Amino acid sequence: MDSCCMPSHLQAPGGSCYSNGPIRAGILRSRKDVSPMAEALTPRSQDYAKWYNEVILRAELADYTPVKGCMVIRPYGYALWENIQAGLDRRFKATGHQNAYFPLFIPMSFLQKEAEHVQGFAPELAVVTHGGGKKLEEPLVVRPTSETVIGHLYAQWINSYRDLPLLINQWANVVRWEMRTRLFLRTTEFLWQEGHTAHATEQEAQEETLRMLEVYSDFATRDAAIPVIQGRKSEREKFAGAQTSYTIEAMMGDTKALQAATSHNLGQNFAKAFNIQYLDRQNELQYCWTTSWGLSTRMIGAIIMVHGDDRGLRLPPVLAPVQAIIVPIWKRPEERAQVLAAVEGLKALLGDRVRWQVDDREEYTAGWKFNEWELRGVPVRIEIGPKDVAREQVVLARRDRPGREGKSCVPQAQLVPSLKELLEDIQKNLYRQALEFREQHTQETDDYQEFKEVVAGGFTRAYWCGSPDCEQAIQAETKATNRCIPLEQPEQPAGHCIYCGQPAREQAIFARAY
RNA sequence: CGGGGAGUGGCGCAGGGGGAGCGCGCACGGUUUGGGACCGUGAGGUCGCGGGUUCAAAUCCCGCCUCCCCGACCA
Repeated sequence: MDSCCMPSHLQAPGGSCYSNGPIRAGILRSRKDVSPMAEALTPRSQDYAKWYNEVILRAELADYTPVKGCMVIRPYGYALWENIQAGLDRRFKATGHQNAYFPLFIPMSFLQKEAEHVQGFAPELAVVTHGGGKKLEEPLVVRPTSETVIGHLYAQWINSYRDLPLLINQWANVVRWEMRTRLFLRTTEFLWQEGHTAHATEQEAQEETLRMLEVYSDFATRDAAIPVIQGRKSEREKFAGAQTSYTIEAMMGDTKALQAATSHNLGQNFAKAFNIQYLDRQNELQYCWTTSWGLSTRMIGAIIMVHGDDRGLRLPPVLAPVQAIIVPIWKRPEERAQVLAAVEGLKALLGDRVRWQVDDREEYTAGWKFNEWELRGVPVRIEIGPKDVAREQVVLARRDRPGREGKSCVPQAQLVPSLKELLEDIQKNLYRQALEFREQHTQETDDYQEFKEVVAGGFTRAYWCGSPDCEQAIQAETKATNRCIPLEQPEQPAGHCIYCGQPAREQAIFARAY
């Protein structure tokens, strides 16, 4: 680790962002593009949307580009995405899936093979009409999702029950022409993973659909520290072409809902549209049962909105590109040498046990750096100054408890175990705070008057008869949509639809949503 | 696609017929560094684009483009 050949603030020798150890992703090289006038962020209570945009731009997660709705994911934001990918990819592999890559362009006619699918996506397709200076025989759509091309290929690859199940995932970009865009939440182009599987029986497909919903739920809970509600989408809200769609819904810091991931049981809809057939043991031709499931860069928006506070981001340690930022502090030159020597000791101690970085830029004061790394959501700050050097200790400051109360002194010899413990505690605390917030803003009711009052302030759980008309009427009157029918239902469900009063057997979650 | 707001130096903004300014950032020098330090000197702009009115347009008129916010549609 030879720091003298690098710019002083780039003291990390690199290494994969997926692994622990010193990292260099997203280091601040300068303060360009950041408004110094707005040293404090717009408080969330004052203007939540403005706060959201400011956090993203100032923390350098992303930026706008010349094309409407297209954003650039900057190194710090991309490092976060890479950690999300790593957490998911590991789970996909553990459940037997393989990665592959399917093409960006899809013949227009493919989309048209599944009636509901094309109807759902037609308004938001980007279509390529020319190539190589000539008009194309058949327009190509830029994939909005890949069920159709993948269906086409599955039909060729699958012949026998012995070829099943076929379990493939792809990491890709997709394009959906959106009227209204928002950084990470709804961009014209976005990154995601889409899993596509084919099975011999309906039951296996259903098991797969719920297995992947559980994978998403586990990722959200353990890695992103976001509590989610697993549920089934209503007919109105389901994926175009699916038999049944499932979702994990999360509550953002302004009490609105966000669909964080989806998993679809596609039934035989795409199998029939694309002739995905196999010969069973009795030598009879059968249609496959397929599924698809996806999670996108929207998850980054969820992390920002679930955990962020008025100081900026608060990243869950499991996903944070930088888990600990070391800030050396000194006054006099001889102190500088001592402190920096001690920092070398800390670096050796930490090794690749956590993802750390040293901010020894001399053009900023310690206080400035404290605020800056809090804005960027780094879970733990390690302060080391002359006093700490003398006492062979460091100060650990936790992001989830800003200011003096979140600081503690630990002996340098205890740094690694203390830090690891602290990171775990922060991870748990972020989840606990998010869960508490959601519970505080969730109500159950069977009275429509009350429903109308409370639904503006969070999640409302109510019996629903299943009629799309009731859903639509509720949306028109309250701006709240049916987020999902939670998988967890009362043991002896019995009630009346919150809107029409007809007998209802299931409860749904209603909320305003992103 | 409707409603609202905005395009002036890297960022945030003021200026509304006649000299393109302020704050921050940036560069250089010096003093500083335990919760967003300070002094000095400097660099940096076809005022979103295109037309028009005028002796004269950042400023007035017409058209267009882009971005943000709020709604309808969607991961």
